[in-house]
Amino acid sequence: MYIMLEGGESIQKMSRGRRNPEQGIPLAEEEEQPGLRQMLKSEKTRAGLLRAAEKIFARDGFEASRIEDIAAEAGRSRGAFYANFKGKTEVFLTLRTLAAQRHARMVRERVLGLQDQEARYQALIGYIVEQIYDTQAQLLQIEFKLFALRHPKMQARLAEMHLEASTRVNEQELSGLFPEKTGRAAEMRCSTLEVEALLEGFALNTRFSPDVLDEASIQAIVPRLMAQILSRSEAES
Amino acid sequence: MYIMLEGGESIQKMSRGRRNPEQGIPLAEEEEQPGLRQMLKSEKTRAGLLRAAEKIFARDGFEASRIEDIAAEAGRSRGAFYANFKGKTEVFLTLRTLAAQRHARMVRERVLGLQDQEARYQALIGYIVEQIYDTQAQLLQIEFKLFALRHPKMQARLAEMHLEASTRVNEQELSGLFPEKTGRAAEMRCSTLEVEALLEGFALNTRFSPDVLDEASIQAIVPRLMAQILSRSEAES
Amino acid sequence: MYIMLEGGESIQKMSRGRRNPEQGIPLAEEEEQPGLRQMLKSEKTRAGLLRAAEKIFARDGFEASRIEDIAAEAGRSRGAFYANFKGKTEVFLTLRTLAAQRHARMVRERVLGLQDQEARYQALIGYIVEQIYDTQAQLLQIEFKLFALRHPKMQARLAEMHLEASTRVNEQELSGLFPEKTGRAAEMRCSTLEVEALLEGFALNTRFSPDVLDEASIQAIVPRLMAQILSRSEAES
Amino acid sequence: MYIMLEGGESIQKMSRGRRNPEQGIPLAEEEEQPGLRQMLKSEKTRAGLLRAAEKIFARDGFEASRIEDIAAEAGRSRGAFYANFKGKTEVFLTLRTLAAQRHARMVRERVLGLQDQEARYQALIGYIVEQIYDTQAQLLQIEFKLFALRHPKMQARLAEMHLEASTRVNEQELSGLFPEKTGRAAEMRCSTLEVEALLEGFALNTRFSPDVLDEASIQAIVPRLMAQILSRSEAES
DNA sequence: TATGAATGAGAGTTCATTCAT
DNA sequence: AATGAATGAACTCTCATTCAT
Repeated sequence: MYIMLEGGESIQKMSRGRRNPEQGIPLAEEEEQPGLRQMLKSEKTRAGLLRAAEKIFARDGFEASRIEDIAAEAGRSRGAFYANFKGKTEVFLTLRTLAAQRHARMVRERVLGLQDQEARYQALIGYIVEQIYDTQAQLLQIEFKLFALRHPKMQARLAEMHLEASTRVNEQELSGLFPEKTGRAAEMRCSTLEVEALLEGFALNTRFSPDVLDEASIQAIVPRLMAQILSRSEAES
Repeated sequence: MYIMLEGGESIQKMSRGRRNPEQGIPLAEEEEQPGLRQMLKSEKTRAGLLRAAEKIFARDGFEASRIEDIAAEAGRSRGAFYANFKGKTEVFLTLRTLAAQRHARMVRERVLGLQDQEARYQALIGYIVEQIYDTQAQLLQIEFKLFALRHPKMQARLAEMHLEASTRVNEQELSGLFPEKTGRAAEMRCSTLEVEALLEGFALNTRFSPDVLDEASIQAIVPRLMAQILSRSEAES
Repeated sequence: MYIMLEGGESIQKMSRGRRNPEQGIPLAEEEEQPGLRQMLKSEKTRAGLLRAAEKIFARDGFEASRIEDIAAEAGRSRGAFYANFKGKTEVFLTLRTLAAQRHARMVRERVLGLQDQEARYQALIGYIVEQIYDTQAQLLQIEFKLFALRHPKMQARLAEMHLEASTRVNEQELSGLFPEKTGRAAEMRCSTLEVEALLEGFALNTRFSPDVLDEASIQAIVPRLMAQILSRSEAES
Repeated sequence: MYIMLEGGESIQKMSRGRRNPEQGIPLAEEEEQPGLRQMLKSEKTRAGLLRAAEKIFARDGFEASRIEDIAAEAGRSRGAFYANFKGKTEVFLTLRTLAAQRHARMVRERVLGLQDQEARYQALIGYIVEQIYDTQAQLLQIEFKLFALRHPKMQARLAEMHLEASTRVNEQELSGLFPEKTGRAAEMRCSTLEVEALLEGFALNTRFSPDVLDEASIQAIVPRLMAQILSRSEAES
């Protein structure tokens, strides 16, 4: 997901100096651990940069974010940034991949452990509602979608990846929850976007005017809207 | 509305190059009458630039929009732009003022002429639902809100202006429609933002993935969500 | 000559803000001379930048030359440079075009005025020999050829342009001087390169070691080598 | 030869980034014997890097050549490069030393074994003519001379070293071939540069336009020009 | 000695803004 | 009011060089 970019190269290949951790057979006459310590260090650098980028992108927006700010936030130099990523676009999209993975992990952890079908459903709804308050994540999502629709050459691919990632969770982990929807990928995808529209719209507006659209208001309305979206699907199926 | 954001705040990240210290945002309204013919010509230039700016901002986003592109789109030069506006920020906010005025005018035209209370209510709902499809307008709204929340010094003022404008319409033109809300500005404001959250979220996502969240899907769900929002207000009042 | 670059755009179109001096009919309601003064000024800027670029390129080589140095040498800013040229490559190639034109003009002036065939021949030889001492010009020529052979995608085009320009002079202005060669473009081109090889080789080495390969040595040997090249052509024809 | 260009001269434009103040250029020759096995391995690395550097410099030119490309071409890391050389300048000049040594060895091998004076003369000419086709070597020579004349502080020393190396061959190995020149170092040096001018000029131009200045043309003219240079020396002596 | 992550100076380029016209 | 050349700050990205391992 989010792996293929323009020119068909994977994000992994795009960055210089990255190396696949597993290298299998070490060459004869070379040290066994050619630089385990170093690799760990660089992994830490990369992780730090990603964390920093996430913060800066959410704070300033994709366009206004400066590499220098990201590097400084991570306590690194610009060079370190470019040793780990090809450019602003790459970190940004890498971040989305990671977010999608995190999302999948969270759903799995919080939903799949439950026995009861009803409990699962509640857990899912709860998880989604919770996300409203992670406004930083939602702002990044908005940035991502704006980015996509302003880069027509990537748009289709990015949209596809995004939905692929979301739906995979839904289909695999959630099958059974919405039995009437199993196999109806199109509907599932549509509902996914509707839920996201809600989350993003409310996140944006609560950030825009926290005093007016406060937590209480959100708590009062969003779950009901969410139910509306999900029930519609059921009703129609 | 959006009138005076005067003075002395430095907004470091807003733009590159030399920076104009004062951030005052004057009215888009006409001055006295320095010479009718003169004014007409320059009014045309100004209007053309505003139209062009609206298009470019929606297409490229605030940050990525270039003055040169706006001027070119209007068939004018950079100089004409600076003769009419102080800078990018000013046109952008001027545009919001005009959008608010347009909004007020539309509501007045389409709602106030009607006699029947119920007809008025339906007309209002209809107008709101219609706006979903003006995705360009919604994208500009998203840009505006992102701009606001990324410029903390202006944020409160911008949010206040925005709601002031919206609510004025609601209060003055719509008084009677929601009699139970008259005087309850806070609730009205909150509902306004909820509706906007919906419009913006759906506009963004239908642009992001038009095949998945298509017009039919929107038509099927958004009016119901809208009703939910408005009815809650009524119910709770 | 040297006009077509990658992408098939002419150099003229590549630079921003350049304008074709002749505009024909001035638009009604606009000033007659929309900016004759300004145009002259900008022409001066451009000319100054070209002169500066020529100097810097010859001094530092194409690769090591910095835009900033060129701009500073011309008493201008980097921005002025980019307003007039698309980049380093464009100035460099523009410079070659101008050099070719200058060469053609010189030959015409110094050779065509003469009545006697023999006098013309002598004048031509004299002009060529003279060029040895314009070592800056020869160094630029070397830079140009190195540039060409290190940019494979342009190489063929650049070589063709270069020879086209040189040969045009030879064919048109010099027809009659080497009657036996008229129409034998291939031979003429070959001789041209041989002469250039000589000029460039000697210019480089006299610059490299002025004390060893001094003017006297050059004077003693180059004309003879030149004669050898030209006579061979005659002998073989 | 090319041994000590020691100390303290700043060559501002030579490279970017951090700069090593000392410009000493040590011998490419081996040190004592710090451990035979060790030395052999590192000698191999060093030799590989030199070979790689030669290729890259010829292909991209001195300025445009990147350390990383050289290291990669040798299958080594940047670190290996800096363990063996002080920087780009040092490898480049080391390469010249080696080329001079190679040149001397070749002349010795191919000329000194012969008994007959005439045979020796022919062998020498043959060797020189052959060199035209080693265009890579000539391009490196051009790069070297351009480098020298663009680094005024080193120029005199570099020129001196270059000629010293060439003339040593001529004087020691060739004494007897040109008896009338023995002791006339100045003339010998001058002829050397003239021959080099020829080789370099023709190498450059045949690379620039291989179709026009093809092998046949070169074969037809260069030997005659060469003879002209050498005979003049004889005639004048 | 060799590795390669990291540094950071600096080059190329863009573009908001100014200013002479 | 309008033009557009020019400015210069700021940004992205590159790469010689250093340094911990």
